[in-house]
Amino acid sequence: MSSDRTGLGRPPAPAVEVDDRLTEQWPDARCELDFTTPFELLVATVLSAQTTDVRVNQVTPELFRRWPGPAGLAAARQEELEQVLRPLGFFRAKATSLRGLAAALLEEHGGDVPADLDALVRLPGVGRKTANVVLGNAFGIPGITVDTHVGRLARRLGWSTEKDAVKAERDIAAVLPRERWTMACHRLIFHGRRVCHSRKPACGACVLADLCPSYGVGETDPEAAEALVKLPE
DNA sequence: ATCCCGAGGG
DNA sequence: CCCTCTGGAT
Repeated sequence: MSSDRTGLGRPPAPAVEVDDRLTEQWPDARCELDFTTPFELLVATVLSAQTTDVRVNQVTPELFRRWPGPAGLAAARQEELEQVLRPLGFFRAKATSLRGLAAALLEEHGGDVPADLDALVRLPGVGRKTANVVLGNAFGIPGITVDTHVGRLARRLGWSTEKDAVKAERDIAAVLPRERWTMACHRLIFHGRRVCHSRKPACGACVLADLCPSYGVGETDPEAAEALVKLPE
């Protein structure tokens, strides 16, 4: 049938209804990185790769106390920066990356964070995901952040079949109203972390079950109801 | 063992 | 497409 664009045997879940339900279930969904300026969010997001936001929030106060802006960070000593970033993992790469990012901000943007997707992505160490996080959460410009959760849920919901994040972003943009983009991604991430897990999703505890073309597909978590109770935060 | 809201390079 | 960079929590 033509409504089955998912290869899942059922039509895609209606995006606005999905977002409304997730809004109700996760009213506190938001950016969980602590920041006060676009610069701080940019740095925190770069640091968040393969680490929890909680851990990033544990190092950024010290980081921004020692190096409050791009000028200081660009001039930071590598070893000193590495020590502060050590708990995050990838600390050598992240220290190098931050210094390069700070230098590029100074040289190319006078120390300001550009409020523009293409300009952000051109900065070293800034990919599309980071750029969209900064746009959406520091500048209020709608952005779709396709991380591992958003990509997986978009595929399960039948919004996209793409593994490639840029293509998935295009597909999500086609079904979700622009003004919802930023917050809908936070909700999808919350839902992905708590219910729609990568392995054995808790379909039995999912408020989207009746809408989801992937409901019951593959192995699901039999203790779904309990899993929801002991979820973090 | 496996998982964390990734990016750059081969 | 794959691999690497890395540590801490569970």
